[in-house]
Amino acid sequence: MSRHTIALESPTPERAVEILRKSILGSRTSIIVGRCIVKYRGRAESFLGEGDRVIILKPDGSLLVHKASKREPVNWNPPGSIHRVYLKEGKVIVESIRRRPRETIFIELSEVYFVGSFKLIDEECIMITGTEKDVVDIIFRSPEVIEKGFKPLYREMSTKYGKIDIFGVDEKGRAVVIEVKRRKADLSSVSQLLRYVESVRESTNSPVRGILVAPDCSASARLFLKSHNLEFRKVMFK
Amino acid sequence: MSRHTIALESPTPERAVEILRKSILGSRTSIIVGRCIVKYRGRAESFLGEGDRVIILKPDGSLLVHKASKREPVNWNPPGSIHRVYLKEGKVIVESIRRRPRETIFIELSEVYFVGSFKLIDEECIMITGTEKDVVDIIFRSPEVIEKGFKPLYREMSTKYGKIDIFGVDEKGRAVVIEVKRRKADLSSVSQLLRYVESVRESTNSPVRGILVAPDCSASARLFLKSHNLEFRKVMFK
DNA sequence: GCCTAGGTCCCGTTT
DNA sequence: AAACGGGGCCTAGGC
Repeated sequence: MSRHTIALESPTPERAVEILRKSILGSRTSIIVGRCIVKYRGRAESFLGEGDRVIILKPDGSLLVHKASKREPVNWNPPGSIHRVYLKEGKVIVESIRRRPRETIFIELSEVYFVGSFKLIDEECIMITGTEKDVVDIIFRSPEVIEKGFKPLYREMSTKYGKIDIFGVDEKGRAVVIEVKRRKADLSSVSQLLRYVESVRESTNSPVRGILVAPDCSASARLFLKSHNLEFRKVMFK
Repeated sequence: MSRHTIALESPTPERAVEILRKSILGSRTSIIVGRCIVKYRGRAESFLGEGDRVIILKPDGSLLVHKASKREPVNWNPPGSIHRVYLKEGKVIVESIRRRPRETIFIELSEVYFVGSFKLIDEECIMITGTEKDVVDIIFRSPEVIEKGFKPLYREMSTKYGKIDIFGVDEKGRAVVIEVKRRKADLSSVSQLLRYVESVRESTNSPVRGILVAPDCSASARLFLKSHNLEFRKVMFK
């Protein structure tokens, strides 16, 4: 039983359990489509009444329960969880346990429409551009997008109250704290910047400027910036 | 072709396209397991080289591309996106377009190991307990968990700089701003509280207290609280 | 292990 | 539509 693909429509509960157990043992990805209830207990607690869902068990210990809508799984366990599949009163049970924090998922399937087991070969990892890091790179390569004479010195500089995206000095040698956002900045972006500026001010008597860099900024965030004499610099990164 | 379950191992590209198109038209949930590359362009941009993945197309327009590891899809489009499936040079192509913001996913399948189409019936929605709202409820029902004489007045009270979880008054009639966290509070929790306290102070000359309520608090968050004369109240909600 | 912060965050709610 | 904040957020990177 080492075929890369095993797929079975309307399996008996016994057969479903057999396939799923071998799938888990064999580090394969399992897919179940069926009618089920789901109980969760851990950081929070939830109950999901009977309905049709797609369940995915990954070889890294992730568990996903998807409804027919939304991007998010309705229930899940992250990588590292332990999966168990067994029969109880003629029904297929899927259990997933995570330790630290302890969280348990209990799935009771009243019907299994489909069960599949797949050996997925995938060495590739995703390449992403357009993240905050890319914006920071741009600023280090072309500091003039902030202003003439700006000199970036450190990135991810640790302070008492968090890490500064970019720390540098302006034309006049004043300290400059920059918080970068890849999308429209909001109140929490300003709060962040304010926290870092304060942190730097606690350790010096010299003036410290704070600049929020983003493609846009909400109205209330702008007001909040002004009330603390912080600045906004629009930087589009395309 | 209105069976609730359609499942096919190693379909020809033509047959896969046929099944998927009918699945989309019929508001069914589609599952593809196959070898593919994925290109994404939108708020950011990404490329994923050839590998085996699980692709889910939901009738609400969600698209998920899952690798064999992690809880998160490697690529996705949220509900409301439009899916198209077609043949190109003998390969199955799955395209998903979202407008506002415009985002496109392009999936080229070099091999299809499995294709399934399912009519999922699901009227149930999840019941969750142990959320922040539950903690706020506890405080409104038993204000003494904050302190003797505390009177909660409003929840989600809007201010210039955001919404206060709980606004109330203490035994001595002083304004009290409470920020509630259902898990360990961190620096950003304190930033939030500070922002709301400031906002209230801007509109009064009377003293304003700020209390962070959480099951725990990080060391640096505690320091940050102290530096602004804000308070921490441990509340477990179990 | 904890802490910090980003994310193509998603998502619900309110304005 | 924008804005605001929660989430069982998840995930990566430091320490």
